[in-house]
Amino acid sequence: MMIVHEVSELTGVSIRALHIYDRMGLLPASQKTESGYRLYDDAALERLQQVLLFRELDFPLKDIRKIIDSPVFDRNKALEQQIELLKMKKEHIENLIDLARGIQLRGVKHMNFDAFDTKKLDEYARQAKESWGSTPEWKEYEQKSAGRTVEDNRNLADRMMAIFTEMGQIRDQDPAGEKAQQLVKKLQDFITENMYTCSDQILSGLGKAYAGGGSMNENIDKAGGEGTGEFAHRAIEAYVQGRK
Amino acid sequence: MMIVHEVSELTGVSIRALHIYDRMGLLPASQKTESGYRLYDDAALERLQQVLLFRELDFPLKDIRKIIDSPVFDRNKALEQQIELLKMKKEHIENLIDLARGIQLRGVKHMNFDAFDTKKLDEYARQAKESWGSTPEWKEYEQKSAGRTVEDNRNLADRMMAIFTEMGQIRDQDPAGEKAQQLVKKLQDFITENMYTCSDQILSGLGKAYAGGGSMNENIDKAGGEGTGEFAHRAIEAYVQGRK
DNA sequence: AGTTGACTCTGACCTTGCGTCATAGTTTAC
DNA sequence: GTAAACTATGACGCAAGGTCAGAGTCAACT
Repeated sequence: MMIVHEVSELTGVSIRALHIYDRMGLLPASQKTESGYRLYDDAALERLQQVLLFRELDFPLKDIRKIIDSPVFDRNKALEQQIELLKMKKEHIENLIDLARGIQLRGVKHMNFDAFDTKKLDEYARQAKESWGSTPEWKEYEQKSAGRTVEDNRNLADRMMAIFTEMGQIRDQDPAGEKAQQLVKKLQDFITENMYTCSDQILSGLGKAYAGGGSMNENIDKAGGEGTGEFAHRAIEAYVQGRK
Repeated sequence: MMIVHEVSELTGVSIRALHIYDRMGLLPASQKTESGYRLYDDAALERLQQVLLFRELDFPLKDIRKIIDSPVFDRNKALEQQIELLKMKKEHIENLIDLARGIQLRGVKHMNFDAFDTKKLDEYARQAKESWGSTPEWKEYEQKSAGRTVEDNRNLADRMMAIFTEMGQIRDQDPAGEKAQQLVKKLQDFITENMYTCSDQILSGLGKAYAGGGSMNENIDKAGGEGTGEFAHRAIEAYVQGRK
């Protein structure tokens, strides 16, 4: 756990910015001390890295939040898009360098403003945003979460984690067993009720993230003990297979 | 002469932005019609190109104005600095691409925020700004021009152009002749009085710009007729040589 | 000449992503 | 136990425009 100063030092993000990211839900502090000090764990740092990549690309913070919190967010797809955008930005800068060199050599006479043109880049960025921000799942989530406070959200997260705690308690048993399957159904219902319609397919996708070694996996293991994410993944697979 | 719409189309700068650049003196319209429509000539477009290069580098507009209006502004030095900064920016983006690729391959585990660090770039930009904004000539100019309105500035420009109009009328005579030399002295005094102490050396530097084919040269030829800039250059050289 | 539609102007207010206090509570270190 | 160095919240400021309203202008067609 790190405090604001340390996070700021490590990442170069100002404390003020961290406050703002916290309040707007873009990067909520993982915890707060009794006296209200913000504490950040590794999962938060991972998230911050994602945020900074999008920020480099001049995405509005609100959109970054939308994207990262999107129920269908896929880190790999995001990275691909980011790399593509970064390449375009690099090309843009190369064009500007050429322009400047041209002026140095041949003077300013034959003017050309093409190098300042960012239409392609903007268009691609718009598409990238849309690909995250306009899925039906997201729209549903947006509706259901409209009017929720930060408190509410933390509450929901807690209730979801409670399910994983239950799973953790039986993680030495059969993932296809009755208890585990009940918990998977409970999870699916919870998501459908509070976030977005969680089809078997989406559930399966979530399962992969639970065991994928990312921040979700960590959080789940923290709630249920080492290996809970992996167990959840297997339980979900069994559940989905059993319903086909 | 182009109107705002055309300039906006050509350069990708919004009309609103052009309004702002005009009002703040960053890019004053070359002329206005009786009804107040802004008109831009080629010199304005050249200036806009400079502005956009600095803007790409995230210089504050106020600073851009300062730099470009600096009495010791040197386009070539500016271009060199701009190219250097663009290269650094390009490197920065390359680092980000590497970071993103690294996450793709090896996951997010070993975090590294170095790629987001912009200290070197910021530092260089600061130095570049300082190299323009803190010459004694500029400070003097700043003092003398404090409190001047846009009107005042246009007025000064007109009075200066009037001197070139006079020069234009004798541009078929000897640049080292008495009349021409009187006009050069008048010019030097005018600059010293209204802008900054114009030493013979600085005057000589200005002379080169008058004949250099840039926007100054154009403006002068417009005021005094084709070849006036060249004539002014020669007259100034004779004047400076004669005083050594 | 009149009208219409596309422009233009100015001015006022809104927005984003912070920086900068001010004020007040907290932790740490001696 | 007190000083120094943090932290939190809140209010305000700022840059660089976007957006909208109200009013004037220009070009073209009828």
